[in-house]
Amino acid sequence: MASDTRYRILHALRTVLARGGASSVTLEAVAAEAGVSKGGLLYHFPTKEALYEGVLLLEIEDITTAMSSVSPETGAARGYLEFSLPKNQFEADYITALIAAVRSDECLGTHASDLLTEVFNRWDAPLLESVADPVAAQTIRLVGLGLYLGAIAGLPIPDKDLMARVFDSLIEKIDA
Amino acid sequence: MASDTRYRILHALRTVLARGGASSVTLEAVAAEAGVSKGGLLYHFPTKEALYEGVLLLEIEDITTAMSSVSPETGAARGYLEFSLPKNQFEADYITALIAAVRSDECLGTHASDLLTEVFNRWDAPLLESVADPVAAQTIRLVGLGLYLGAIAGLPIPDKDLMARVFDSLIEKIDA
Amino acid sequence: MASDTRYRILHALRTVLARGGASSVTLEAVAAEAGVSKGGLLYHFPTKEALYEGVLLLEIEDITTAMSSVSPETGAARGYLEFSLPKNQFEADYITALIAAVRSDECLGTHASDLLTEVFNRWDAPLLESVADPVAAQTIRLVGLGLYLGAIAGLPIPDKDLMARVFDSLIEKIDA
Amino acid sequence: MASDTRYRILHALRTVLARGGASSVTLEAVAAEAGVSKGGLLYHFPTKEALYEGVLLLEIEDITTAMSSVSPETGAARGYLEFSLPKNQFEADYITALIAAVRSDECLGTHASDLLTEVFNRWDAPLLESVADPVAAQTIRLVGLGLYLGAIAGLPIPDKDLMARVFDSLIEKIDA
DNA sequence: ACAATCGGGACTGCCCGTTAGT
DNA sequence: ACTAACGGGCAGTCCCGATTGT
Repeated sequence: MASDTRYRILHALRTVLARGGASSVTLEAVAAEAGVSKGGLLYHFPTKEALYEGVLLLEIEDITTAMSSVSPETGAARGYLEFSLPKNQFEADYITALIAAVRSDECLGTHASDLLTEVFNRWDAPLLESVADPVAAQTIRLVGLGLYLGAIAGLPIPDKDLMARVFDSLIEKIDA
Repeated sequence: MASDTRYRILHALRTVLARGGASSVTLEAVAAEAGVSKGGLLYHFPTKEALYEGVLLLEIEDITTAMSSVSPETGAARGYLEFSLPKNQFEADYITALIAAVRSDECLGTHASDLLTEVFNRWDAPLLESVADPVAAQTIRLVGLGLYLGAIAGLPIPDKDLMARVFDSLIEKIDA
Repeated sequence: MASDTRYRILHALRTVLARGGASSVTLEAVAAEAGVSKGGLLYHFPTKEALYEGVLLLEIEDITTAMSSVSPETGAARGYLEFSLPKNQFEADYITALIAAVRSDECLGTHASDLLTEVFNRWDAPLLESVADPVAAQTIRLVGLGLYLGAIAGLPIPDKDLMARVFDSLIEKIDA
Repeated sequence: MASDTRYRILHALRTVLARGGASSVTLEAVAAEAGVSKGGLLYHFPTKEALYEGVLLLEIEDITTAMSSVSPETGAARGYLEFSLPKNQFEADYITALIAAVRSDECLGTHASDLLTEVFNRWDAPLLESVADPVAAQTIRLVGLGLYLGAIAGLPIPDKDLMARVFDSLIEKIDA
């Protein structure tokens, strides 16, 4: 299929990003990981920025479907919070590197920044819609973001048990 | 004076970081901003990493004194939260770029990462010490971190009024 | 042709080496001499060391064919000795600079040293094989090396007539 | 004493040369090894070339006294040959690096080259003077040089026993 | 006699994107 | 659709020597 290579390249970017961080992302490295030549890569993505746009678009898709598939009984709030804990080291490294890349690479223009913002918006949206109290909603939103920053800044993820109690206390306040 | 130049260079790095982001940090750019030649810069900081270590060390100092000077009546919790809102655009841009640099520049080794973690630890410490309830403390801590992530990921800082109410509700819970 | 450029680059290195000595060997200088851009050069030889390995490999090839084509009636001993007088100034300068480079450039690792040793081994081999008396063989070998050192250390090449007599006396001893 | 520092610096150069090769010779490295600051070094030797001239002059002195102290019964020829085997690894590395430096460093002009030639001349002189037969003298001279080239090119020094026999056979021819 | 600081310049290696070819 | 080859540019580092102050 035509877009098979395209997908392979995008996946390769994720791998390279997670493995070596933002600065290790070279057209050549991504091409090698994807099993294509640099020319081949540039055929599909004429620019490094286009490449990043590709993954960001994928990311937007992924998070949209992920958030929409939260079971109703779990509740938007709990769904949001649970999503803010990176599933595994790969995801954490990957996202960290992706954000760092978008915010530090001079090749990436405002468009990439906007797409990244959009990712967060898609993540937020269900929460802000379904929780009536804006103070509670905002609090929950910031706690979720905070967990991400922990991963990004390399801070240790807090004790699991404690986090469960934090989540409970936040959600409890909504229902009341 | 001897260390006058050293300080000027460090300050220049901050300026360049805030103005152009992590990728704009060139030894040459920093040297130019500091009014020194590249050779002169490299005399004081033999490596780019050494340069970053310099600012991170400064940052650790700064935050330590800042947190220790929070007036008792404000309370550690409020002090922490208020500190998590960047004072101005310069600070926000600077910190964003600094974190992005530490996490994305291949020249910067683990040492830089550790120093960055130390910065956050110094910021946390008074809060975690003075708030007895661990759930409340952790919640507040994460909200603060979340605000930072907002800045880093380029998300708009939430409405000031709303934030004030979020802060109040969090602190209220402690006193209760 | 594909490897045309590769060869041109290698030849350019020889020229630069002979003309300006080891310290004049710059990627830029070699590229210019070869009529390629520095980027083009680095495509074929990703490192300065790779570049030197290229010439050394060529040198091994050359000396092997040269030594194997010594006519039988000349004899291995005489062939060896005659080969130890640099053919012309270019050759002398080139070899001098090449050895100096291999032994003085920090970029060049042990591999380059080993290849250089191999060059000498290929030069030695026929002599040591065909001369039965080890004392005579070693004497001849060292005289040949000595001539080279003369060139390298910049000593004047001894009188041609005298050299002829030295050669004769050495070879005479074998036949006896 | 005034020239104490001077001597320490010269000795430091020898050490650095032997330890790290020609490319490791930095004004700073030599200064550090000598326990002086770079400024201090440049006070005694205003240029890198002056520094090298210093050691070369020392070398000329050393070899002159060494050759003049050869006991008469040993004979100039044997004295010459025995001197061509480096005493230890340090000497071999040092001389190799020194020659490589003189022949490859662009900072070092013709003067350094001339001094190096002078070193070899002082080494040669007694031999060429005392051996009547020019063919034998030249042969011995070249064998000695060849041994040096072995060290310089990194070739293994031939078997000790074999070398003794080579020496004997050469000297025998003179006495005959 | 020696130390601290700085300026200027050079060199290596990297990396993005273009072009000719298939 | 994909490749090999190449151009141009630039960042990091190093190092020599000059200057300035004891």
